[in-house]
Amino acid sequence: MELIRSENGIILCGEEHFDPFMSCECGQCFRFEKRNNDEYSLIAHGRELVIRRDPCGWLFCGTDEEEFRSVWESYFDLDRDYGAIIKGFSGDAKISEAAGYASGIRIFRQDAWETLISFIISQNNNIPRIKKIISALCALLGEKSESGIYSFPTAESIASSGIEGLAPIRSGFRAKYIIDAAEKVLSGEVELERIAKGSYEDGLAELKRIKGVGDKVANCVLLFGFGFCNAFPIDVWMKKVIDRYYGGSFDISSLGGYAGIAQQYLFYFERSTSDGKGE
DNA sequence: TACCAGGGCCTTT
DNA sequence: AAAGGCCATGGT
Repeated sequence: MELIRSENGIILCGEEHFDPFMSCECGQCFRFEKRNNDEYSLIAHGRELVIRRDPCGWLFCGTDEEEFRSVWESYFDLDRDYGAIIKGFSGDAKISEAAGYASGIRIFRQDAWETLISFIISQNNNIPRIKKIISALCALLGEKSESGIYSFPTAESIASSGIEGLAPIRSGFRAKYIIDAAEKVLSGEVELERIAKGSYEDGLAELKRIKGVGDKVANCVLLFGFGFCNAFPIDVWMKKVIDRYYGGSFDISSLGGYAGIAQQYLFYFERSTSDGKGE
């Protein structure tokens, strides 16, 4: 990985398995905006990062090498050898095909609390609306920074707003689930720090104690918010993949603990190539 | 095991 | 312009 200083920020060159735009569009995060084909803005760590496509690689505007090394390198999971992981999938032709198509995806190391609420909001919902509701939630209950960015609201602020306080974000039937998550995290009944240190199985069981959190949402939170790379969320798209290419059942045990990364490749590949139609 | 729960995006008419 | 399908689901 090579970092080059530029007048606008810092340029990352020669990173084969990294496309931040593809990584945003693969459905793992929701606080981003596509400005045009060559520019995205992304909110994470309480700040806005503008990313531009560059002839050499990717330009991260308004940041320097020190901030990039200490904040963004780990956020974008740049320390992990995705090339080696993809090689490990070589025994599975479908995953290898999907990985070839979607090899720019990296799993962002997102905040666990934000990921939990975001994927509760995602249930039975479409991505433009998920983004809108999260944005409204941050504007309603987050704190505005000097640069005008709203933080993701704390469990305390959501719990104290109450279900009627959430009405303006128009999250529908999910509001009661958001409140339940906030109350359980606030009281310590569900402890995110404990999940981070514990096993995948314990984390799954703990997250599912929250109303509105089932297998699918819990696995998304474990994968995207806690970095459990073996978490394997199965949604309508993955059901389709499993039915169509794997005869209705799927065994993750041969994926070397990286089932979640394989899932991202399959999910993105299927969504991008199927057009939503039958075959 | 069906069916229901906000709401709005998006495609089709 | 209006209609209807659909949506990174889970509870009952």
